[in-house]
This record gives sequence, C-alpha cells and structure tokens, in this order.
Amino acid sequence: MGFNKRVYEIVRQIPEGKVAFYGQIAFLAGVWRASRAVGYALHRNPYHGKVPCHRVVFKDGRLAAGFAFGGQGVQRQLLEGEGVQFTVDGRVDMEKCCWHPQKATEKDF
DNA sequence: CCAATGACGCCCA
DNA sequence: ATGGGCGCCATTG
Repeated sequence: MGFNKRVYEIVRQIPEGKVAFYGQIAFLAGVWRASRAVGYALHRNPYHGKVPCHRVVFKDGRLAAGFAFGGQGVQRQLLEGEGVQFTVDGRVDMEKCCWHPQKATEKDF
C-alpha cells in the first residue's frame, strides 16, 4: 500500500496555518487524479495522532462535510487555532493558506 | 478477478 | 446558485 503511506507522509508534513486539498495530495503522491483515493486513505487514517488530516480540505477551500472529525465546526476551530484564515463564505482562504510543498515528500516517518 | 465504496473534482441542466 | 451525474483511483470484501 505505497500510495496510502505516501499520502500519510505528505499530509504529515503540512505545517500549521497551512492547508492542502485532496487533489494536491494526490499529485504529490504521484497520481494526479487520485483525489478520491486520498480521501479514502485519510478516512482510514491509522495515524490520526500523527497525521494532521484536518489540514486537508476541498480544492475550493471547503471543509469535509458530515463525517469530519466530529463536525465542520470542530475542524474549522482546529484550523483557526493554527492560524488558518477563513473567508466570510466559511471557507479556508486558499489564497494565503494554500500549502506550498518544500521538497520533501518522503522519509522521516 | 470483479463489484462496491468514498473525507474528490468537474461538467451540465 | 443548486443539484445531479459521471469519471478517477486505491482499498476492501
């Protein structure tokens, strides 16, 4: 299950105050369109204590609905607490908080 | 191997 | 703007 593992390693590197969208994670994982698989992987998220899956949102900046960590409100508070800015629409401000991957997408786990 | 699933993403009515 | 539908892909039964 290299893909999943890769997803976890990548998400784990998202710094505080930043967010990434599923499609981006998929791209970094090596499969541009696997956004769906990324969501599946994060849903399982066996490393929920290490992987900040709450920093992964929709491409639009929308938060995962329904199943998200006990509610969108919770996820939003977590993100705000890390310094992520939200728009009046209730979405993450992708303009400023979109994660910019340095270079590392592997090792150290 | 085949069918079903899901925290996505995009197009069209 | 909203809602519905289809395609994508990895994982699971």
